[in-house]
Amino acid sequence: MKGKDLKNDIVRAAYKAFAKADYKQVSTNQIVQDANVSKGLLFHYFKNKQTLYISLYEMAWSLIHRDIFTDFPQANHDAFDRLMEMIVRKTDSMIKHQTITAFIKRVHMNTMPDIVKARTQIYQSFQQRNYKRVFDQIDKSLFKDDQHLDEIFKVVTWTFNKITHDWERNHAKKEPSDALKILKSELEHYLVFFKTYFYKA
Amino acid sequence: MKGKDLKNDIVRAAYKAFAKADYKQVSTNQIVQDANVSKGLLFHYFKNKQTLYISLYEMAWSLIHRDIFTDFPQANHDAFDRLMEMIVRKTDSMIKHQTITAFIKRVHMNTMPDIVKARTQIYQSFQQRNYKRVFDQIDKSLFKDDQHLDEIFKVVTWTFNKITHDWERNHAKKEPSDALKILKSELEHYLVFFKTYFYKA
Amino acid sequence: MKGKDLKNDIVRAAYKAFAKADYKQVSTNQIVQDANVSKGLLFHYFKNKQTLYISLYEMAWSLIHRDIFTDFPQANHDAFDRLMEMIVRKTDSMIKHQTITAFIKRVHMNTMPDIVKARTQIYQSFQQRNYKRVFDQIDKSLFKDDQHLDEIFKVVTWTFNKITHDWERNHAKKEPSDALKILKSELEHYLVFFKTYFYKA
Amino acid sequence: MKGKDLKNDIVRAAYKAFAKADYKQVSTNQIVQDANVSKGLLFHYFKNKQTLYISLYEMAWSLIHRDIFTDFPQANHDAFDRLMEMIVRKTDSMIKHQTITAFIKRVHMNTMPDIVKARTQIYQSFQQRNYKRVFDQIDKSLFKDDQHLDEIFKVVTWTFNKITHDWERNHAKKEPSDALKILKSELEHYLVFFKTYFYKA
DNA sequence: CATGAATGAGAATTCATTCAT
DNA sequence: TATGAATGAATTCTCATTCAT
Repeated sequence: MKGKDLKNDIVRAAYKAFAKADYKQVSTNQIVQDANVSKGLLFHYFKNKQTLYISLYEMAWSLIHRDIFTDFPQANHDAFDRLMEMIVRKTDSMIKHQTITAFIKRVHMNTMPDIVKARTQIYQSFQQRNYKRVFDQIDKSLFKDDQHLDEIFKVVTWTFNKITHDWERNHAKKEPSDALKILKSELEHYLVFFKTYFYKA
Repeated sequence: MKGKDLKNDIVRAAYKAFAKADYKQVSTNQIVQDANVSKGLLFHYFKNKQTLYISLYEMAWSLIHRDIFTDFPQANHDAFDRLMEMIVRKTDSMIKHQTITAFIKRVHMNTMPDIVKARTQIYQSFQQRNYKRVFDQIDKSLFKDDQHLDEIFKVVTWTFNKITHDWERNHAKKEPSDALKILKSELEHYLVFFKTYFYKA
Repeated sequence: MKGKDLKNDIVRAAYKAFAKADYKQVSTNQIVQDANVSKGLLFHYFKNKQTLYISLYEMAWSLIHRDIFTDFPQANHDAFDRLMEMIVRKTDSMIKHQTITAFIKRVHMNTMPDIVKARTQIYQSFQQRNYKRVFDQIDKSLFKDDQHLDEIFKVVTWTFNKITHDWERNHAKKEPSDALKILKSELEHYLVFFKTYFYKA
Repeated sequence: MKGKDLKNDIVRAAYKAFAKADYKQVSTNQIVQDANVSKGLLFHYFKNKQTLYISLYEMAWSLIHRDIFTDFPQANHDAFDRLMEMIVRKTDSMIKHQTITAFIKRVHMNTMPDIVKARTQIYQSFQQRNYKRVFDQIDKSLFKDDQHLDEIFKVVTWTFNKITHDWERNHAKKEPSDALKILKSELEHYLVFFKTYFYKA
């Protein structure tokens, strides 16, 4: 029970601290005290404060990624269905992990050059992996023609993201499961719309 | 001869520093060095770092307020015209003072309780003074009826603000004077629309 | 009314401040703010903080000295009577000027070498002038013999001082005029006693 | 090898400094320089300057307490003997630790509210523990009656303290061991006196 | 006399990071 | 792994004193 996983204790305490306050405001002292570990251990596991911060960010997206693609319905090869599924699962995951979501938001507000650089790289890599997996082995025969696939994927992705973003603003305070239903129905509406225009009759 | 206006030098250096980095990142040392004044002088004029920050924020809005209402066309008593004029002038002012605008944006991202409190108070007071002045002695006879004036003002204000906000996102990188023309024409469009519905024929 | 005597304002504010807190705790800023004068003026009248402090101390004893010897009954040439009168008047004066008394006590607790040196010199000079004046032209014929005058004066002085000291501790909280009556009667008791032993029958 | 006991070095240097000058006069810089440790170490062990000061005061009384009650003759259950023994040991301890004694005196002259509060609490707790231990399991059968025990203990305590206090004033400069003999004999005198009146024949 | 802007050394405190154990 | 003592540069803020006007 005691010497279980002190690294995890540090990570948990760090998420908590960095979710509540900005990078600079949080001192490593706070973290180790809250985690109930020694000062040295933090620097044993993480080279320095910045590395800790970046690692946390990376782990955050890893976690969400896992949430999205665990038991992801691979059987369905419909690109639009998959995209929507991905967004819904991602949103669901972020609702579940509130501290981590708050942390991610803070990381995205950070303006320190080194952190911006690292953050951008991680975020883009995460996005790429996401879309690669979503659009992997999709059924291209469903489309009217396969000349504008790239544009179509972009438009659909952007639209879905915009809807999610607006929904977030307006339904943040509602009961999670209800709110998620609303999001689903809103996305579904456009799903039908897109299929009408881009899929074969 | 020597003592030109060192307070101003401090203020300028502080705006510059606080526009580029967050409150915590900026050290008073940087500011006094850039301003080329002694350490003590900053604290002679401003009780402490926080007071400096808040004062800067207050002065920022004061400046913009002055820009808006200097030679403001008071002769025109049309509420919608005035509101649009105010927004255009405010936007113009913020385009002109880029450092100050960047600073304001950073202040609005700050999450430190004391600063949030002070910021909110200053911002609201600025908003109130603005709208009081815009809607002062307007010609109510232009309206179809004066029963829903409050609602009308709110809807129009919100719409104009939303348009400005979206425009900001999309035209930030364009040549300022061109961008402003676009904003004007977009607002004008809705201006006509609102007059059609809310004013007497 | 306005430009009356700013030096006095400084002095008053300084006494107030130095009576409430120790030398180091009191900042010249506090003093000038309370006195409502400029920073420079303090240093115009007093070379530096320490000089101010010492001057205040000197002025304090001057004031008490004046209180003691204004209308002092010079006609009475009895040494013991005069000594008692002096002590009663001094005590009375210190009761009247509470702030100054509190200030003096603080000066006496101060351990800074420079201040100790200056204080000691002033205090001793004040004591000397006091006793010189008290024992000036006294009637030596009243004594049994004039061989041990020095010892006698010392013993009487010490005794009276000790009584006053003890009385101070025990009657500090009583109504001043009542307390003073008690002191007088206690001193009187020893006055009679000393006369019995040291004066001719 | 290096890290012998730097905390102790800090404590020693701090006692030295705070014994020679008042709280405000002493800078943490002086202390760490004299102790030959880094600036940060002081604040590693003591939250801030005030905490250091208060801790030092507490440790001072702890030390004296230990001096008093190490090998304290518990076999003797005579209250008066014990009280006298306690006072002699306390005085002896304070003579031995001159720096600490000087420090304690300075703490007692300090007028800063926070320090006064902390000091009072520590001092009273120390006094209580002292008297509790001195009067623990005393032989009440020695007294003529046990109706006025409380008053008797108080009177005896006060008297002994007064004698010690006066002795301190008058014998401060003598050779310690000689001076202590004088104190002992003075206390012994009153010890006999009290026993005559309060103990059974 | 009177002002208050200007100085700069020095104060307490913070904190990421290192390292011997 | 795990500890926590140790570092020291950096930070905010204070304050007596000077000086041009």
